[in-house]
Amino acid sequence: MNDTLVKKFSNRDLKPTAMRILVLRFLMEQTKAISLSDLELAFERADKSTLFRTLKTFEQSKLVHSIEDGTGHLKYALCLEECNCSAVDLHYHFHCIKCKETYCLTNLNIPTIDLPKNFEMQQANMVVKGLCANCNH
Amino acid sequence: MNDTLVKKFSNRDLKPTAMRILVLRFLMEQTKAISLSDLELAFERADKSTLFRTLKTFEQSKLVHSIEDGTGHLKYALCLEECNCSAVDLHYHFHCIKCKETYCLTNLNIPTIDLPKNFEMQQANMVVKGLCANCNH
DNA sequence: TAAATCTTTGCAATCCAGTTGCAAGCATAT
DNA sequence: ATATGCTTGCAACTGGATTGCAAAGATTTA
Repeated sequence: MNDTLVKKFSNRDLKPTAMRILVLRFLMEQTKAISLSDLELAFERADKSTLFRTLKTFEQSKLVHSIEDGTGHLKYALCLEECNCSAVDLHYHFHCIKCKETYCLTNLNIPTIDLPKNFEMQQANMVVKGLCANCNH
Repeated sequence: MNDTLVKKFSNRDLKPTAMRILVLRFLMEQTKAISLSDLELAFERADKSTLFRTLKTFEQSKLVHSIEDGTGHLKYALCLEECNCSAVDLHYHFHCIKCKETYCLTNLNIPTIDLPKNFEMQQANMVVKGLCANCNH
């Protein structure tokens, strides 16, 4: 197990079980957000519920965040190292309506949004939809 | 059937069937986005699939737009009269994590978002989450 | 007016992602 | 080594979304 992985687990106070190591490594290889079924395909030997719970554990520990991109399937992507999943850590996501892939736009934080009186923002799910570079010819 | 209703249907080239009139009227009474199950509760006599298809028809005709607020249930809300459901018509939504209600923030359009090269925005699903005024004490 | 056609509705069934209960396996602490 | 607790796998369930099909209703055509 390499150093980056070890660090990610210890940073978040998570025990690095075999399954978690595999899943985290897989997540680190992705450039896109993945769904539970993507994970099932990648790990045919592992049980769906285990993968599900692994993702949920990661989410709770703020190792990953989930995105509702409108496909009906939740997708997950690695958080940045310092991420605390609070409002300031939020970024936009992009969902390609052609290839159905979902990308984190981590370079751009979401602005302060002018809410009605006494409304308080804590989280956000921001998904821009359209065509990604690959599909946009 | 009142004038506003008639106009909404004719604007969108939709036949005003009994069911559609009831559903549209119901939607117009709402201050919040509603889910299919909300609609089922409101119209116990009507069949789920009919309500479902009515919503889908309305959505296609741009009479309503759908919102994924993160509850797992799609919600629907009336579009503004001139809405074309294109990028310029998009607005934020607010989902209260306590009372689970979802509001359209129609007073605020979403800004232009700086996308990676060759990415093209067409739609968006923007949901701010937190506490609404009622739940925020 | 009747027949043919198209649309809408209701019922029943299906799909499938997400989720849970339970028991077995594994790791850690006593 | 024994007890305790977390993790995993299996199987089953849940519930929203969706579809096929036939009946009912509306519209057009002859």
